[in-house]
Amino acid sequence: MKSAIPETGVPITQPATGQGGERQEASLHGEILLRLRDHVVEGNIPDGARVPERQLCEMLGISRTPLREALKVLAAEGLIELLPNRGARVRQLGQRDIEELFDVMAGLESLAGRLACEVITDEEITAIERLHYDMYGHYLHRDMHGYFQINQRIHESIVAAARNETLRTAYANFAGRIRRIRYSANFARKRQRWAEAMREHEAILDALRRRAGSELSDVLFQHLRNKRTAAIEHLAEVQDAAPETASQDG
Amino acid sequence: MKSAIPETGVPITQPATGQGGERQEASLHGEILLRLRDHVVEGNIPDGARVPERQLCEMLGISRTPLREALKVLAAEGLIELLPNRGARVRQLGQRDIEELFDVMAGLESLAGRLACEVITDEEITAIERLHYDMYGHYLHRDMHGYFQINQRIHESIVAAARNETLRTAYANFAGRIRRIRYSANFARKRQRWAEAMREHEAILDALRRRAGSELSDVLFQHLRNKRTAAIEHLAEVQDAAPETASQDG
DNA sequence: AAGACAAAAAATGAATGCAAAATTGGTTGC
DNA sequence: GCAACCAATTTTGCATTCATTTTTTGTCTT
Repeated sequence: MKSAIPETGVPITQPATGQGGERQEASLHGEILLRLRDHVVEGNIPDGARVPERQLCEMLGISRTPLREALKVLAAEGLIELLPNRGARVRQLGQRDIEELFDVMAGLESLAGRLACEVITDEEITAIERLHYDMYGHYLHRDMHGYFQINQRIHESIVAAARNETLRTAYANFAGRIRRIRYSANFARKRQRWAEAMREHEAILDALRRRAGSELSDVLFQHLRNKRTAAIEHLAEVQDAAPETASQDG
Repeated sequence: MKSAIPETGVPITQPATGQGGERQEASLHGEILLRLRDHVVEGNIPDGARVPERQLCEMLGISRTPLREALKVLAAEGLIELLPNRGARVRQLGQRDIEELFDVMAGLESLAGRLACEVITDEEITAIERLHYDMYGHYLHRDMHGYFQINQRIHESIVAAARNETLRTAYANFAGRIRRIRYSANFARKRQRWAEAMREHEAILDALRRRAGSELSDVLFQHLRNKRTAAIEHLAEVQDAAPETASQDG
Protein backbone atom coordinates (compact mmCIF):
# COMPACT_ATOMS: atom_id res chain seq x y z
CA MET A 1 0.00 0.00 0.00
CA LYS A 2 1.20 3.50 -0.65
CA SER A 3 1.37 5.26 2.68
CA ALA A 4 0.84 8.60 1.09
CA ILE A 5 -0.60 10.28 4.15
CA PRO A 6 -2.06 13.05 2.08
CA GLU A 7 -4.19 14.26 4.91
CA THR A 8 -4.10 13.00 8.44
CA GLY A 9 -7.83 12.69 8.35
CA VAL A 10 -8.00 11.54 11.93
CA PRO A 11 -8.49 14.57 14.17
CA ILE A 12 -7.38 12.92 17.36
CA THR A 13 -6.97 16.27 18.98
CA GLN A 14 -9.24 15.56 21.90
CA PRO A 15 -9.18 11.90 22.80
CA ALA A 16 -7.18 11.92 25.99
CA THR A 17 -10.05 13.22 28.06
CA GLY A 18 -11.19 9.83 29.14
CA GLN A 19 -7.93 8.57 30.52
CA GLY A 20 -7.23 10.14 33.85
CA GLY A 21 -8.50 13.62 33.55
CA GLU A 22 -6.24 16.47 32.64
CA ARG A 23 -3.30 16.36 34.96
CA GLN A 24 -1.38 19.59 34.89
CA GLU A 25 -0.17 18.81 31.39
CA ALA A 26 -1.59 21.28 28.97
CA SER A 27 1.13 20.94 26.38
CA LEU A 28 0.84 18.40 23.63
CA HIS A 29 4.05 16.55 24.33
CA GLY A 30 3.07 16.26 27.98
CA GLU A 31 -0.24 14.68 27.09
CA ILE A 32 1.48 12.40 24.62
CA LEU A 33 3.95 11.44 27.31
CA LEU A 34 1.22 10.41 29.71
CA ARG A 35 -0.66 8.48 27.07
CA LEU A 36 2.39 6.73 25.73
CA ARG A 37 3.60 5.85 29.21
CA ASP A 38 0.27 4.29 30.12
CA HIS A 39 0.24 2.57 26.77
CA VAL A 40 3.61 0.99 27.45
CA VAL A 41 3.06 0.26 31.13
CA GLU A 42 -0.23 -1.44 30.43
CA GLY A 43 1.54 -3.69 28.00
CA ASN A 44 -0.32 -2.73 24.83
CA ILE A 45 2.91 -2.96 22.90
CA PRO A 46 4.37 -6.44 22.55
CA ASP A 47 7.58 -7.07 24.42
CA GLY A 48 10.54 -5.76 22.51
CA ALA A 49 8.52 -4.91 19.43
CA ARG A 50 9.84 -2.23 17.12
CA VAL A 51 7.29 0.50 16.71
CA PRO A 52 7.91 2.91 13.84
CA GLU A 53 7.48 6.54 14.72
CA ARG A 54 5.12 7.17 11.83
CA GLN A 55 2.76 4.55 13.09
CA LEU A 56 2.68 6.06 16.57
CA CYS A 57 2.23 9.48 15.05
CA GLU A 58 -0.82 8.40 13.11
CA MET A 59 -2.11 6.54 16.12
CA LEU A 60 -1.81 9.62 18.29
CA GLY A 61 -2.61 12.10 15.56
CA ILE A 62 0.45 14.25 16.04
CA SER A 63 3.69 14.96 14.23
CA ARG A 64 6.98 13.34 14.99
CA THR A 65 8.54 16.15 17.02
CA PRO A 66 6.52 15.89 20.23
CA LEU A 67 6.46 12.12 19.89
CA ARG A 68 10.21 11.92 19.77
CA GLU A 69 10.46 14.16 22.83
CA ALA A 70 8.14 11.83 24.70
CA LEU A 71 10.15 8.82 23.58
CA LYS A 72 13.33 10.38 24.91
CA VAL A 73 11.69 10.87 28.29
CA LEU A 74 10.36 7.32 28.38
CA ALA A 75 13.83 6.09 27.55
CA ALA A 76 15.23 8.15 30.43
CA GLU A 77 12.63 6.57 32.68
CA GLY A 78 13.79 3.15 31.61
CA LEU A 79 10.54 2.03 30.03
CA ILE A 80 11.86 1.85 26.48
CA GLU A 81 15.29 1.85 24.92
CA LEU A 82 16.46 3.88 21.96
CA LEU A 83 18.82 2.15 19.60
CA PRO A 84 20.77 4.74 17.61
CA ASN A 85 19.33 5.11 14.13
CA ARG A 86 17.22 2.04 14.73
CA GLY A 87 14.21 3.30 16.58
CA ALA A 88 12.63 2.67 19.93
CA ARG A 89 11.80 -0.66 21.45
CA VAL A 90 9.95 -1.50 24.64
CA ARG A 91 12.60 -2.46 27.08
CA GLN A 92 13.07 -6.15 27.49
CA LEU A 93 13.37 -7.12 31.10
CA GLY A 94 15.65 -10.09 31.55
CA GLN A 95 15.75 -12.03 34.77
CA ARG A 96 18.68 -9.98 36.00
CA ASP A 97 16.81 -6.73 35.35
CA ILE A 98 13.83 -7.97 37.30
CA GLU A 99 15.97 -9.07 40.20
CA GLU A 100 17.60 -5.66 40.27
CA LEU A 101 14.31 -3.83 40.05
CA PHE A 102 12.78 -5.83 42.86
CA ASP A 103 15.79 -5.17 45.04
CA VAL A 104 15.63 -1.45 44.39
CA MET A 105 11.91 -1.48 45.13
CA ALA A 106 12.71 -3.34 48.33
CA GLY A 107 15.25 -0.70 49.25
CA LEU A 108 12.83 2.13 48.58
CA GLU A 109 10.02 0.56 50.54
CA SER A 110 12.42 -0.28 53.30
CA LEU A 111 13.43 3.36 53.37
CA ALA A 112 9.82 4.46 53.26
CA GLY A 113 9.03 2.34 56.31
CA ARG A 114 11.95 3.75 58.24
CA LEU A 115 11.01 7.31 57.40
CA ALA A 116 7.33 6.69 58.00
CA CYS A 117 8.02 5.57 61.56
CA GLU A 118 9.37 9.02 62.29
CA VAL A 119 6.35 10.99 61.17
CA ILE A 120 3.36 8.74 60.71
CA THR A 121 0.21 9.69 62.58
CA ASP A 122 -2.09 7.38 64.49
CA GLU A 123 -4.79 8.05 61.93
CA GLU A 124 -2.56 6.90 59.09
CA ILE A 125 -1.72 3.73 60.97
CA THR A 126 -5.41 3.13 61.61
CA ALA A 127 -6.12 3.57 57.91
CA ILE A 128 -3.42 1.05 57.02
CA GLU A 129 -4.80 -1.35 59.61
CA ARG A 130 -8.19 -1.04 58.00
CA LEU A 131 -6.68 -1.82 54.62
CA HIS A 132 -4.90 -4.75 56.18
CA TYR A 133 -8.12 -6.26 57.52
CA ASP A 134 -9.82 -5.68 54.18
CA MET A 135 -6.97 -7.47 52.51
CA TYR A 136 -7.27 -10.29 55.01
CA GLY A 137 -10.90 -10.65 53.98
CA HIS A 138 -9.90 -10.95 50.35
CA TYR A 139 -7.31 -13.48 51.37
CA LEU A 140 -9.89 -15.59 53.17
CA HIS A 141 -12.19 -15.44 50.16
CA ARG A 142 -9.33 -16.36 47.85
CA ASP A 143 -10.03 -13.16 45.91
CA MET A 144 -6.68 -12.60 44.29
CA HIS A 145 -7.62 -9.50 42.38
CA GLY A 146 -9.02 -7.69 45.40
CA TYR A 147 -6.05 -8.82 47.45
CA PHE A 148 -3.66 -7.46 44.88
CA GLN A 149 -5.39 -4.09 44.78
CA ILE A 150 -5.39 -3.64 48.55
CA ASN A 151 -1.87 -4.91 48.78
CA GLN A 152 -0.74 -2.21 46.40
CA ARG A 153 -2.62 0.41 48.36
CA ILE A 154 -0.98 -0.67 51.61
CA HIS A 155 2.48 -0.36 50.16
CA GLU A 156 1.61 2.96 48.59
CA SER A 157 0.26 4.15 51.92
CA ILE A 158 3.53 3.34 53.61
CA VAL A 159 5.41 5.22 50.92
CA ALA A 160 3.01 8.12 51.26
CA ALA A 161 3.42 8.13 55.03
CA ALA A 162 7.13 8.78 54.58
CA ARG A 163 6.19 12.28 53.37
CA ASN A 164 8.94 12.38 50.79
CA GLU A 165 7.84 13.37 47.31
CA THR A 166 11.19 12.51 45.81
CA LEU A 167 10.94 9.01 47.19
CA ARG A 168 7.36 8.76 46.03
CA THR A 169 8.24 9.71 42.47
CA ALA A 170 11.15 7.30 42.31
CA TYR A 171 8.97 4.55 43.74
CA ALA A 172 6.27 5.18 41.15
CA ASN A 173 8.85 5.10 38.39
CA PHE A 174 10.28 1.73 39.37
CA ALA A 175 6.84 0.34 40.10
CA GLY A 176 5.79 1.23 36.57
CA ARG A 177 8.69 -0.67 35.08
CA ILE A 178 7.79 -3.99 36.64
CA ARG A 179 4.06 -3.56 36.91
CA ARG A 180 3.19 -6.30 34.46
CA ILE A 181 5.58 -8.80 35.99
CA ARG A 182 4.45 -7.98 39.49
CA TYR A 183 0.87 -8.55 38.58
CA SER A 184 1.35 -11.86 36.85
CA ALA A 185 3.71 -13.03 39.57
CA ASN A 186 1.15 -12.25 42.20
CA PHE A 187 -1.47 -14.12 40.27
CA ALA A 188 0.73 -17.13 40.06
CA ARG A 189 1.40 -17.05 43.76
CA LYS A 190 1.03 -20.36 45.47
CA ARG A 191 -1.25 -20.78 48.44
CA GLN A 192 1.58 -21.31 50.87
CA ARG A 193 3.40 -18.20 49.74
CA TRP A 194 0.21 -16.27 50.02
CA ALA A 195 -0.15 -17.25 53.66
CA GLU A 196 3.48 -16.34 54.18
CA ALA A 197 2.88 -12.92 52.71
CA MET A 198 -0.04 -12.37 55.06
CA ARG A 199 2.14 -13.18 58.06
CA GLU A 200 4.78 -10.80 56.79
CA HIS A 201 2.20 -8.08 56.44
CA GLU A 202 1.22 -8.62 60.05
CA ALA A 203 4.83 -8.23 61.09
CA ILE A 204 4.99 -5.04 59.03
CA LEU A 205 1.95 -3.66 60.77
CA ASP A 206 3.31 -4.66 64.15
CA ALA A 207 6.59 -2.85 63.60
CA LEU A 208 4.75 0.14 62.23
CA ARG A 209 2.53 0.37 65.31
CA ARG A 210 5.58 0.39 67.54
CA ARG A 211 7.28 2.90 65.24
CA ALA A 212 10.27 0.59 65.14
CA GLY A 213 11.96 2.13 62.13
CA SER A 214 14.98 -0.09 61.84
CA GLU A 215 12.93 -3.23 62.41
CA LEU A 216 10.28 -2.19 59.93
CA SER A 217 13.03 -1.52 57.45
CA ASP A 218 14.26 -5.08 57.83
CA VAL A 219 10.82 -6.66 57.69
CA LEU A 220 9.85 -4.70 54.59
CA PHE A 221 13.05 -5.58 52.85
CA GLN A 222 12.59 -9.25 53.58
CA HIS A 223 8.98 -9.10 52.46
CA LEU A 224 9.96 -7.62 49.12
CA ARG A 225 12.82 -10.07 48.85
CA ASN A 226 10.38 -12.93 49.17
CA LYS A 227 8.17 -11.31 46.55
CA ARG A 228 11.20 -11.16 44.33
CA THR A 229 11.90 -14.84 44.79
CA ALA A 230 8.31 -15.70 43.95
CA ALA A 231 8.38 -13.51 40.88
CA ILE A 232 11.63 -15.01 39.65
CA GLU A 233 10.35 -18.52 40.15
CA HIS A 234 7.18 -17.69 38.29
CA LEU A 235 9.13 -16.08 35.50
CA ALA A 236 11.40 -19.09 35.23
CA GLU A 237 8.38 -21.34 34.86
CA VAL A 238 6.83 -19.12 32.21
CA GLN A 239 10.06 -18.74 30.28
CA ASP A 240 10.62 -22.45 30.53
CA ALA A 241 7.23 -23.06 28.98
CA ALA A 242 7.65 -20.55 26.17
CA PRO A 243 11.19 -19.26 25.73
CA GLU A 244 10.23 -16.98 22.88
CA THR A 245 12.80 -14.34 23.68
CA ALA A 246 15.82 -16.40 24.53
CA SER A 247 18.28 -14.03 22.91
CA GLN A 248 18.45 -10.58 24.40
CA ASP A 249 18.85 -8.57 21.24
CA GLY A 250 16.51 -8.75 18.28
CA MET B 1 17.37 35.34 5.50
CA LYS B 2 17.56 35.71 9.23
CA SER B 3 19.48 32.54 9.88
CA ALA B 4 19.90 32.29 13.60
CA ILE B 5 23.12 30.43 13.17
CA PRO B 6 24.73 32.04 10.14
CA GLU B 7 28.08 30.40 10.45
CA THR B 8 28.23 27.47 12.79
CA GLY B 9 31.95 27.50 12.43
CA VAL B 10 32.41 25.19 15.37
CA PRO B 11 32.49 21.54 14.38
CA ILE B 12 31.27 20.26 17.69
CA THR B 13 31.30 16.73 16.49
CA GLN B 14 34.02 15.64 18.86
CA PRO B 15 34.12 17.76 21.98
CA ALA B 16 32.80 15.40 24.61
CA THR B 17 35.85 13.22 24.43
CA GLY B 18 37.48 14.64 27.48
CA GLN B 19 34.77 13.78 29.94
CA GLY B 20 34.65 10.07 30.31
CA GLY B 21 35.59 8.76 26.94
CA GLU B 22 32.96 8.01 24.37
CA ARG B 23 30.12 6.41 26.20
CA GLN B 24 27.90 4.67 23.72
CA GLU B 25 26.46 7.98 22.59
CA ALA B 26 27.22 8.57 18.95
CA SER B 27 24.10 10.58 18.20
CA LEU B 28 24.08 14.33 18.45
CA HIS B 29 21.34 14.62 21.03
CA GLY B 30 23.09 12.05 23.19
CA GLU B 31 26.28 14.04 23.15
CA ILE B 32 24.38 17.22 23.84
CA LEU B 33 22.68 15.48 26.73
CA LEU B 34 25.96 14.52 28.34
CA ARG B 35 27.44 17.95 27.88
CA LEU B 36 24.39 19.78 29.12
CA ARG B 37 24.06 17.50 32.12
CA ASP B 38 27.65 18.08 33.14
CA HIS B 39 27.17 21.76 32.49
CA VAL B 40 24.23 21.87 34.87
CA VAL B 41 25.65 19.53 37.48
CA GLU B 42 28.88 21.46 37.65
CA GLY B 43 26.90 24.56 38.39
CA ASN B 44 27.89 26.64 35.39
CA ILE B 45 24.36 27.92 35.15
CA PRO B 46 23.23 30.20 37.97
CA ASP B 47 20.62 28.79 40.27
CA GLY B 48 17.17 29.13 38.78
CA ALA B 49 18.38 31.21 35.88
CA ARG B 50 16.30 31.23 32.73
CA VAL B 51 18.36 30.07 29.80
CA PRO B 52 16.91 30.81 26.39
CA GLU B 53 17.08 27.95 23.95
CA ARG B 54 18.66 30.05 21.24
CA GLN B 55 21.55 30.91 23.50
CA LEU B 56 22.19 27.28 24.31
CA CYS B 57 21.87 26.41 20.64
CA GLU B 58 24.52 28.88 19.65
CA MET B 59 26.67 27.82 22.56
CA LEU B 60 26.49 24.21 21.49
CA GLY B 61 26.35 24.89 17.77
CA ILE B 62 23.21 22.90 17.10
CA SER B 63 19.60 23.56 16.25
CA ARG B 64 16.76 23.60 18.71
CA THR B 65 15.41 20.12 18.03
CA PRO B 66 18.12 17.99 19.66
CA LEU B 67 18.53 20.58 22.38
CA ARG B 68 14.89 20.38 23.30
CA GLU B 69 15.08 16.61 23.41
CA ALA B 70 17.99 16.83 25.81
CA LEU B 71 16.12 19.34 27.94
CA LYS B 72 13.16 17.00 28.22
CA VAL B 73 15.45 14.26 29.47
CA LEU B 74 17.16 16.53 31.97
CA ALA B 75 13.75 17.55 33.24
CA ALA B 76 12.80 13.90 33.63
CA GLU B 77 15.98 13.40 35.60
CA GLY B 78 15.02 16.23 37.91
CA LEU B 79 17.94 18.49 37.12
CA ILE B 80 15.91 21.22 35.48
CA GLU B 81 12.24 22.06 35.34
CA LEU B 82 10.21 22.99 32.28
CA LEU B 83 7.61 25.66 32.82
CA PRO B 84 4.99 25.40 30.07
CA ASN B 85 5.57 28.05 27.44
CA ARG B 86 8.08 29.70 29.70
CA GLY B 87 11.26 27.81 29.11
CA ALA B 88 13.61 25.72 31.18
CA ARG B 89 15.14 26.70 34.47
CA VAL B 90 17.72 24.93 36.57
CA ARG B 91 15.81 23.34 39.35
CA GLN B 92 15.84 25.26 42.57
CA LEU B 93 16.47 23.03 45.54
CA GLY B 94 14.71 24.28 48.62
CA GLN B 95 15.55 22.97 52.05
CA ARG B 96 12.78 20.42 51.83
CA ASP B 97 14.08 19.12 48.49
CA ILE B 98 17.54 18.69 49.92
CA GLU B 99 16.23 16.88 52.96
CA GLU B 100 14.29 14.54 50.71
CA LEU B 101 17.21 13.94 48.40
CA PHE B 102 19.56 13.16 51.28
CA ASP B 103 17.05 10.72 52.70
CA VAL B 104 16.65 8.96 49.38
CA MET B 105 20.41 8.81 49.01
CA ALA B 106 20.56 7.38 52.51
CA GLY B 107 18.01 4.76 51.56
CA LEU B 108 19.89 3.80 48.42
CA GLU B 109 23.23 3.54 50.17
CA SER B 110 21.61 1.64 52.97
CA LEU B 111 20.25 -0.76 50.39
CA ALA B 112 23.60 -0.95 48.67
CA GLY B 113 25.26 -1.93 51.92
CA ARG B 114 22.70 -4.62 52.60
CA LEU B 115 23.06 -6.06 49.12
CA ALA B 116 26.83 -5.75 49.14
CA CYS B 117 27.08 -7.92 52.24
CA GLU B 118 25.55 -10.76 50.27
CA VAL B 119 28.01 -10.76 47.39
CA ILE B 120 31.07 -8.70 48.23
CA THR B 121 34.43 -10.40 47.90
CA ASP B 122 37.33 -10.23 50.30
CA GLU B 123 39.31 -8.35 47.68
CA GLU B 124 36.66 -5.67 47.41
CA ILE B 125 36.59 -5.26 51.17
CA THR B 126 40.36 -5.00 51.19
CA ALA B 127 40.17 -2.31 48.53
CA ILE B 128 37.66 -0.36 50.57
CA GLU B 129 39.82 -0.76 53.65
CA ARG B 130 42.72 0.68 51.73
CA LEU B 131 40.59 3.63 50.69
CA HIS B 132 39.54 4.02 54.29
CA TYR B 133 43.12 4.27 55.53
CA ASP B 134 43.97 6.68 52.75
CA MET B 135 41.05 8.79 53.82
CA TYR B 136 42.21 8.60 57.41
CA GLY B 137 45.52 10.01 56.25
CA HIS B 138 43.79 12.93 54.59
CA TYR B 139 41.79 13.40 57.76
CA LEU B 140 44.94 13.57 59.88
CA HIS B 141 46.48 16.05 57.48
CA ARG B 142 43.31 18.12 57.47
CA ASP B 143 43.18 17.75 53.69
CA MET B 144 39.51 18.33 53.06
CA HIS B 145 39.66 18.01 49.30
CA GLY B 146 41.46 14.69 49.35
CA TYR B 147 39.17 13.48 52.11
CA PHE B 148 36.12 14.38 50.06
CA GLN B 149 37.41 12.57 47.00
CA ILE B 150 38.20 9.34 48.84
CA ASN B 151 34.96 9.56 50.75
CA GLN B 152 33.05 9.65 47.49
CA ARG B 153 35.02 6.71 46.20
CA ILE B 154 34.27 4.66 49.29
CA HIS B 155 30.55 5.23 48.97
CA GLU B 156 30.69 4.50 45.27
CA SER B 157 32.61 1.32 46.00
CA ILE B 158 29.89 0.14 48.34
CA VAL B 159 27.27 0.87 45.72
CA ALA B 160 29.35 -0.90 43.12
CA ALA B 161 29.79 -3.90 45.41
CA ALA B 162 26.02 -4.36 45.46
CA ARG B 163 26.28 -5.46 41.82
CA ASN B 164 23.04 -3.82 40.84
CA GLU B 165 23.23 -1.60 37.78
CA THR B 166 19.73 -0.26 38.32
CA LEU B 167 20.66 0.85 41.80
CA ARG B 168 23.91 2.29 40.52
CA THR B 169 22.14 4.39 37.90
CA ALA B 170 19.56 5.68 40.34
CA TYR B 171 22.28 6.50 42.84
CA ALA B 172 24.25 8.41 40.24
CA ASN B 173 21.15 10.34 39.27
CA PHE B 174 20.35 11.50 42.78
CA ALA B 175 23.99 12.15 43.53
CA GLY B 176 24.12 14.47 40.54
CA ARG B 177 21.21 16.47 41.80
CA ILE B 178 22.81 17.41 45.09
CA ARG B 179 26.42 17.35 44.10
CA ARG B 180 27.04 21.01 44.61
CA ILE B 181 25.37 21.11 47.99
CA ARG B 182 27.12 17.98 49.15
CA TYR B 183 30.46 19.44 48.26
CA SER B 184 29.96 22.77 49.94
CA ALA B 185 28.43 21.13 52.98
CA ASN B 186 31.43 18.90 53.33
CA PHE B 187 33.72 21.86 53.08
CA ALA B 188 31.88 23.62 55.81
CA ARG B 189 32.09 20.62 58.05
CA LYS B 190 33.19 21.37 61.55
CA ARG B 191 36.09 19.53 63.10
CA GLN B 192 33.94 17.64 65.56
CA ARG B 193 31.57 16.43 62.86
CA TRP B 194 34.52 15.37 60.83
CA ALA B 195 35.77 13.14 63.62
CA GLU B 196 32.28 11.80 64.04
CA ALA B 197 32.14 10.90 60.35
CA MET B 198 35.44 9.06 60.65
CA ARG B 199 34.08 6.96 63.52
CA GLU B 200 30.96 6.21 61.52
CA HIS B 201 33.09 5.10 58.61
CA GLU B 202 34.91 2.72 60.92
CA ALA B 203 31.60 1.27 62.02
CA ILE B 204 30.62 0.89 58.37
CA LEU B 205 33.82 -0.98 57.63
CA ASP B 206 33.35 -3.14 60.68
CA ALA B 207 29.84 -4.18 59.70
CA LEU B 208 30.99 -4.75 56.14
CA ARG B 209 33.80 -7.05 57.26
CA ARG B 210 31.33 -9.13 59.23
CA ARG B 211 28.90 -9.09 56.30
CA ALA B 212 26.25 -7.90 58.72
CA GLY B 213 23.76 -6.66 56.14
CA SER B 214 21.03 -5.41 58.38
CA GLU B 215 23.48 -3.72 60.71
CA LEU B 216 25.38 -2.11 57.86
CA SER B 217 22.08 -0.89 56.50
CA ASP B 218 21.37 0.86 59.79
CA VAL B 219 24.84 2.30 60.15
CA LEU B 220 24.89 3.63 56.60
CA PHE B 221 21.49 5.18 56.99
CA GLN B 222 22.51 6.92 60.19
CA HIS B 223 25.73 8.10 58.61
CA LEU B 224 23.89 9.68 55.72
CA ARG B 225 21.35 11.10 58.12
CA ASN B 226 24.09 12.88 59.99
CA LYS B 227 25.46 14.15 56.72
CA ARG B 228 22.02 15.46 55.97
CA THR B 229 21.84 17.30 59.26
CA ALA B 230 25.22 18.87 58.65
CA ALA B 231 24.24 19.91 55.15
CA ILE B 232 20.98 21.44 56.32
CA GLU B 233 22.72 23.34 59.08
CA HIS B 234 25.30 24.63 56.63
CA LEU B 235 22.61 25.61 54.18
CA ALA B 236 20.68 27.43 56.87
CA GLU B 237 23.78 29.44 57.75
CA VAL B 238 24.44 30.31 54.13
CA GLN B 239 20.85 31.22 53.44
CA ASP B 240 20.80 33.23 56.62
CA ALA B 241 23.82 35.17 55.44
CA ALA B 242 22.52 35.76 51.92
CA PRO B 243 18.83 34.93 51.48
CA GLU B 244 18.83 35.77 47.79
CA THR B 245 16.23 33.21 46.87
CA ALA B 246 13.78 33.51 49.70
CA SER B 247 10.69 33.14 47.55
CA GLN B 248 10.34 29.85 45.76
CA ASP B 249 9.13 31.14 42.42
CA GLY B 250 10.90 33.70 40.33
C1' DA C 1 2.70 61.25 36.76
C1' DA C 2 1.20 56.54 37.27
C1' DG C 3 -1.29 52.70 35.76
C1' DA C 4 -3.54 50.14 32.13
C1' DC C 5 -4.12 48.65 27.53
C1' DA C 6 -2.27 47.50 23.09
C1' DA C 7 1.06 46.36 19.77
C1' DA C 8 5.49 44.64 18.64
C1' DA C 9 9.24 41.61 19.59
C1' DA C 10 10.90 37.41 21.33
C1' DA C 11 10.52 32.86 22.85
C1' DT C 12 8.26 28.46 23.08
C1' DG C 13 5.61 24.52 20.89
C1' DA C 14 4.69 21.87 16.98
C1' DA C 15 5.04 20.58 11.98
C1' DT C 16 7.37 19.96 7.78
C1' DG C 17 11.33 19.22 4.90
C1' DC C 18 15.81 17.34 3.95
C1' DA C 19 19.97 14.41 4.39
C1' DA C 20 22.00 10.19 6.13
C1' DA C 21 21.66 5.58 7.71
C1' DA C 22 19.41 1.11 7.72
C1' DT C 23 16.54 -2.45 6.15
C1' DT C 24 14.57 -4.82 2.30
C1' DG C 25 14.32 -6.71 -2.12
C1' DG C 26 16.36 -7.99 -6.36
C1' DT C 27 20.05 -9.28 -9.15
C1' DT C 28 24.32 -11.34 -10.30
C1' DG C 29 28.20 -14.28 -9.66
C1' DC C 30 30.06 -18.67 -8.08
C1' DG D 1 21.04 -23.47 -5.70
C1' DC D 2 23.07 -20.32 -2.47
C1' DA D 3 25.54 -16.39 -1.08
C1' DA D 4 27.16 -11.81 -1.70
C1' DC D 5 26.56 -7.31 -3.53
C1' DC D 6 23.91 -3.31 -5.01
C1' DA D 7 19.87 -0.40 -5.53
C1' DA D 8 15.43 1.34 -3.81
C1' DT D 9 12.42 2.27 -0.10
C1' DT D 10 11.73 3.12 4.49
C1' DT D 11 13.12 5.22 8.72
C1' DT D 12 15.69 7.91 11.72
C1' DG D 13 18.06 12.39 12.94
C1' DC D 14 18.36 17.11 12.51
C1' DA D 15 17.36 21.76 10.62
C1' DT D 16 14.11 24.97 9.28
C1' DT D 17 9.60 27.08 9.26
C1' DC D 18 5.08 28.32 11.06
C1' DA D 19 1.81 29.34 14.76
C1' DT D 20 0.75 30.50 19.48
C1' DT D 21 1.96 32.45 23.72
C1' DT D 22 4.51 35.45 26.62
C1' DT D 23 6.94 39.48 27.58
C1' DT D 24 8.26 43.99 26.82
C1' DT D 25 7.68 48.55 25.40
C1' DG D 26 5.22 52.53 24.15
C1' DT D 27 1.23 55.34 24.33
C1' DC D 28 -2.99 56.89 26.07
C1' DT D 29 -6.17 57.89 29.69
C1' DT D 30 -7.33 59.18 34.36
